[in-house]
Amino acid sequence: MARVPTSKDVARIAGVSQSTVSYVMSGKRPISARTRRLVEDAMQQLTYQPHAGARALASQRTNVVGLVVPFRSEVNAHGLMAFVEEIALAARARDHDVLLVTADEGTAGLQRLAGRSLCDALVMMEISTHDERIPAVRALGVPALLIGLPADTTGLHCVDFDFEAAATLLLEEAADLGHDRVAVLAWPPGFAGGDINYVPRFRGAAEATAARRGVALDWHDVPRGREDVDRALERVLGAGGPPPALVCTSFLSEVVAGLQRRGVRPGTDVDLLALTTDAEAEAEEVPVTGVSTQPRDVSRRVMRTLFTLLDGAAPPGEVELVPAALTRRASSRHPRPAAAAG
Amino acid sequence: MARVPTSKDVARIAGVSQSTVSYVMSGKRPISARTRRLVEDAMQQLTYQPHAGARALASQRTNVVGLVVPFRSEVNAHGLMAFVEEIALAARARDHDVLLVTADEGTAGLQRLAGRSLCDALVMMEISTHDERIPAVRALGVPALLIGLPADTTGLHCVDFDFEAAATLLLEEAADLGHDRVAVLAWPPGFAGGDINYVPRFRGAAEATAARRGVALDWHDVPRGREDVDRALERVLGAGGPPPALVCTSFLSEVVAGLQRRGVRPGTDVDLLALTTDAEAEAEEVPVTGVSTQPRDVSRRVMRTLFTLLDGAAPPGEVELVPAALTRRASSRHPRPAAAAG
DNA sequence: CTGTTAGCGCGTTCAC
DNA sequence: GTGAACGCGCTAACAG
Repeated sequence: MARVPTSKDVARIAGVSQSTVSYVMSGKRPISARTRRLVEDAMQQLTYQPHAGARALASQRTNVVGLVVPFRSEVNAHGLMAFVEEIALAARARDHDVLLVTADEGTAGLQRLAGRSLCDALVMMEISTHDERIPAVRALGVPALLIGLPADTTGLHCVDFDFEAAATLLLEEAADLGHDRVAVLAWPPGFAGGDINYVPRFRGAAEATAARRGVALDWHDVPRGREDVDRALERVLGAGGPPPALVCTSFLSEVVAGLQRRGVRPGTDVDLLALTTDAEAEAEEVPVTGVSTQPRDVSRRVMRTLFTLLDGAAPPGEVELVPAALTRRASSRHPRPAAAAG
Repeated sequence: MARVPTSKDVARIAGVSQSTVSYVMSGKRPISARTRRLVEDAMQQLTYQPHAGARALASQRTNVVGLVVPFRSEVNAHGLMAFVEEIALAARARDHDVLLVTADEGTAGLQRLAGRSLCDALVMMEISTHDERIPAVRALGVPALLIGLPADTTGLHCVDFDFEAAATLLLEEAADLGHDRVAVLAWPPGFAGGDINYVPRFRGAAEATAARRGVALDWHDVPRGREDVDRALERVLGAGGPPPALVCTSFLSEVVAGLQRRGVRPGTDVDLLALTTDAEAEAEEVPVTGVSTQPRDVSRRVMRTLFTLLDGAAPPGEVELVPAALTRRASSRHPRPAAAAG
């Protein structure tokens, strides 16, 4: 294992000074075409790469983004992976890397990343309303981007999906389809620690929209598990008469399977709408109409703001909400244009 | 944002020299109890943490493990997360952190991590038989741990689950249950890029065991999707007569759903065995008998060997296989002790 | 446009 | 048992 080449080696071979090598790399100073070529050739020849530690020490920048991942989350693994991958991609697009921390390290992990100067900024997923890590985050000394909304966002940078808009879209769609009853098959109580505020945000907007459109809203907490789903569906569909529109916020596959067990076909016997990712909606046997929570969009937004901060520019504000959009698929009838316009 | 304290600050407050602070931290030199207390108190008071870059520069050690994650993998997201989490936990247990790289950066990612001295060692998941990254890995300059077996393991460190033992256990179990026919519902052709060698390893051992026990083995490639599963089950179960034992290697949920559609109850109407994780086996409506691929065990083994290497000790050899074990659950009958002993 | 120089914060020799 | 001094590889003033 030969010694790793340094910028001094590059300088020697190119016949320039070490600082010139540095300036060629950073572009912080105009360099003549001839010198640049000399340096670049030398770098190629040595397959030179700058030493990250030395660079961090001198520049006070690590080019690393810390990412706190809630592995134990109840949220589906696919969604998590999508977040993480998209963050990694966005980081690489700006020549940054991603350092992983598990959420169950809690506050200690954040303080280590910041205190040891392991990263320039942090991204934290699955923020709860009264997240115990928030006070630590404020005192951290490195910018932090939160995915989710804590109760008090003062001085923080938060990005989240617009769950209120999502609820409104779903309820409007049900109303446009002529339903006067909507059953929400919702997250189990205590979902994701019970302190995640998108549940009440979604519910509040759903109730407001239902009231405005004059539809009756039935909210059913559906703990996971086959029996729970069957019980909920029995309550919702067992009464006879025309079934209400169904809005499913979680465990979509289980609900679809439950409908199948009852012989109820989405799109034909019942209008099924969901809050889910596009991937999940399209993976079902009958693709499901619904609003996508857009994990990748959220991640991109997070990283855009993160780099805005690192660039020293003004951030877009404390809270950014990623807009919701409804995609119609086969699990529901589609409102006639006239109805949709009304 | 006050300046981050340095070891010089600690030294000044403790009334000792900077090197003493360093030795207190590393333990590489005996320190009197009194001095140690002084230093530790000062560190606490300042909430001092060593600067990672400076430490890496001086010590030639980053205390970071690079992890190459195949986000686009067809392998289920839960398994991936389990690998990653376990690696992160093991790293933390030795005061190391984990730097994430996406597999689709290919060779460039590895060379960056090594060339920039971003990490002390690498872990790569989902190694294929003729993995294009292997040549680069050999020339990397930092130890690399591979999860999976390439064709030529010379000079490498590989850990994988023992898929051959798994196949043997599953076929033995079927034979012990008195079956003379076994149908394997196997990975779709081209699964995970088509160059993953645990498929032929599993198949070879399955065929050998079947031959030895005198049972007929039917191998069915089952691409994902409901129709594919239904077609395979029709081929396997449609002929009438006593059904063969079923061994499922992937897409277990889909297969269980398919059986349900046919009104076939695992454990009663058919013996269903699977190669899967324990979590998945137990998540099914009828818990599934089978061999767990033990992603967490594999990760722990990887990290054990990784730190053995970093400690400069002798590694256990080029290839380590994590042993397979069969767990009986409700999806299959259980062989009588006499039969099991035979 | 380029070279010289002084640190960045820590680990580690060497002298005491 | 402790301290002073140097160097790790790079960046960024400061000269020219």
